Amino acid sequence: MAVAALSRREQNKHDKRARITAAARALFAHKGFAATTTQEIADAAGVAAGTIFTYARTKDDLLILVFHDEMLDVVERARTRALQQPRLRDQAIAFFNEIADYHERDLPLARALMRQLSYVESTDQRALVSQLMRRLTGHLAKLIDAAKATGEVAASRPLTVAARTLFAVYFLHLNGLLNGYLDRAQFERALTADFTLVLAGLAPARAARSTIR
Amino acid sequence: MAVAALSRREQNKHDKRARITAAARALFAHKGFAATTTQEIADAAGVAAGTIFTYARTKDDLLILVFHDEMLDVVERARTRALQQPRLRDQAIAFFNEIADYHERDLPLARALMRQLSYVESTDQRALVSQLMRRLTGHLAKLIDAAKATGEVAASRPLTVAARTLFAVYFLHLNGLLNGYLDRAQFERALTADFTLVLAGLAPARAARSTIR
DNA sequence: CGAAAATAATGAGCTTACTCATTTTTCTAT
DNA sequence: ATAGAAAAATGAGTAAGCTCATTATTTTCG
Repeated sequence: MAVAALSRREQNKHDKRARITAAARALFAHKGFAATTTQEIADAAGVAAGTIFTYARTKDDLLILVFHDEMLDVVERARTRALQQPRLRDQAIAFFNEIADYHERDLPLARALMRQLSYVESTDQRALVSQLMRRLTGHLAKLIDAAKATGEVAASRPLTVAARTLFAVYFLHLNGLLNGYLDRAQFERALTADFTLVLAGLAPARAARSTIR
Repeated sequence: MAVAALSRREQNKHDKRARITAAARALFAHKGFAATTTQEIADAAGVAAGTIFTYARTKDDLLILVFHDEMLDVVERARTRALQQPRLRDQAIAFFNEIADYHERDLPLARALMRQLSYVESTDQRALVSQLMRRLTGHLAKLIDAAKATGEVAASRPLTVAARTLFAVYFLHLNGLLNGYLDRAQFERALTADFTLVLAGLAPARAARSTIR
């Protein structure tokens, strides 16, 4: 189990972090993020109120802790779902729809998470978010790369730029969905239209070489 | 001026709102958003602490009030600056660089604003943000439309989709800039690369190369 | 005008995220 | 094993955003 390598102190910290994260997750799901107090989380985790803040600098930090692992799973599911589509555009749409499905299951929580992504406070937090982003755009890049084999995308096109741009489109529209500017149908229509435009820029033998860097 | 039509009550409300907004703006600029208390704003505006919350549901709401007008000006400046460039891609880059310049003058405030844009709470707030968005993407759409005349963009391409996609790219990278994922140089490189891709999707089928000098 | 209704302002008080001086636990070295 | 150092946990205290019952102002209408 490789646990023998952990000192007692490290073991305690690990356990306590797990208890706090589990308690926070359960309470957020049950009564919502805003309505959950840090005191309640501390009680449920069996620690003192102040201890919470040695594991998360702010209450918002807890969101990142709670969702990091869960999100990694969601991204994997999204990839699986994407691969069921033959064409790149539909793959990308399926990919983000899976993630949107996940967020729609608990809108207030998704909104809180979204806000947190827009206001990163600590280096730890930035590292966790970065890891998620890399995982996500990495999957997208792989899908785009595979589409080069089918001739759907020109071989010369840069993967990271394209993946990033698709993510940018998704990010904006997710914001719209979560903040009530778009309903789900509008979200999907916007995603489709914008992805079509972006992928047009990737297509072979159309836009000539306009020096993509 | 149509001021005669205002009742005493409406006049009072208008004045008070103006005082509160001005006080908030000055204090935010002087000591930062987080360090400014609502009590200080109330004192500076000459109203009671509770009165603030009849004009803004939350402290965050004040940000939207404060920045709405200011942002409209910034967008106009951005348009002027964009028009100094001959090519659409450079126009779009200049446009958003002007806005980024504005945000960089007060990063903490920009960060607070960004967070607020990701967590819209009231209908009023949504209306103000929507108006800003429409103004901004409207200008972009006009630039794209003008590029149709020069043959840089195919006449058949939809304006709103393209404008929206450019904004999405900007929005993501501004987030990166404000949250420390990107420095300004990386921000501009990312913007350039992604815009190039998006605009490749707008180019006419054949003559793309020849229209780019 | 004057009274009643409608709207706005007030500020003491509450809630809760977060701090920090103190205490407890764990590690290290002799 | 024990003392001393280092790290972690504690929880009472603090601060600040926000609420809401009360008071003040403005409008409406007989």
